Amino acid sequence: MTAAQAERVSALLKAMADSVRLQLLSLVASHEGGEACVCDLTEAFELSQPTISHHLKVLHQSGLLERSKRGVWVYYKVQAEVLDSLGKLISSAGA
Amino acid sequence: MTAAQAERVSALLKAMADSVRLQLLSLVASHEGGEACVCDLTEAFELSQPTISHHLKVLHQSGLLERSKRGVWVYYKVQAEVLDSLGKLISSAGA
DNA sequence: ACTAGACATTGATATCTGTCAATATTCACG
DNA sequence: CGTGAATATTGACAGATATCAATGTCTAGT
Repeated sequence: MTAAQAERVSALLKAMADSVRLQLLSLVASHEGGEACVCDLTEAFELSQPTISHHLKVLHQSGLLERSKRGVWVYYKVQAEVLDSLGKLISSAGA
Repeated sequence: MTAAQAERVSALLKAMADSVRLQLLSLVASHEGGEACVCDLTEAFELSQPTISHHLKVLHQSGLLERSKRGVWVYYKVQAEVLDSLGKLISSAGA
């Protein structure tokens, strides 16, 4: 694994390496239609709305969450291929 | 995913979420016999020996690397099952 | 246009983390 | 035993990060 590859993968892992963000990913993935609006997500934590917004931004910028605005609401959706290939990379790393 | 599960998984991800540590894992995994001593690893980076030692400690304490001392040398080995199950968890998270 | 609601941004702060220099520990070998 | 080599620990410091309160930006109704 080259240094450049390690940089790219570690950027993804950094985005996931937070328990709140992991739960956000899980909530979005398991939400109906595979997407959830910020209001759904904010309610699930005892954290301020700006904090949730910050975490969502991190997940979006890393490429793990897709963002789409509909009216006043913003919906986030998991980028399944990114998660899938990352998971496979990790699984195969031990071998 | 419960908060407790998220804590546990994020601890593993935090340990991996560093490009140096990712390269260390990769180097150990691909080294002959699946294990490498610290001296092999230190040479691969332009970082001080205490820094590499610190990263190895993080990987070991998180359960990703197994540690065994033989004489003056310390050998590290990847815990393949941990990596494998973590990878599968991530891959399946998108679905 | 005004207002209310959904979400984002800014600024501040406390904590965490990666790194190094210096020092300690542990072991092999003469 | 004493010396040198391999690795770990400690202490310090700069930069990153999680969080919140306050504020800003859109958008939909009325």
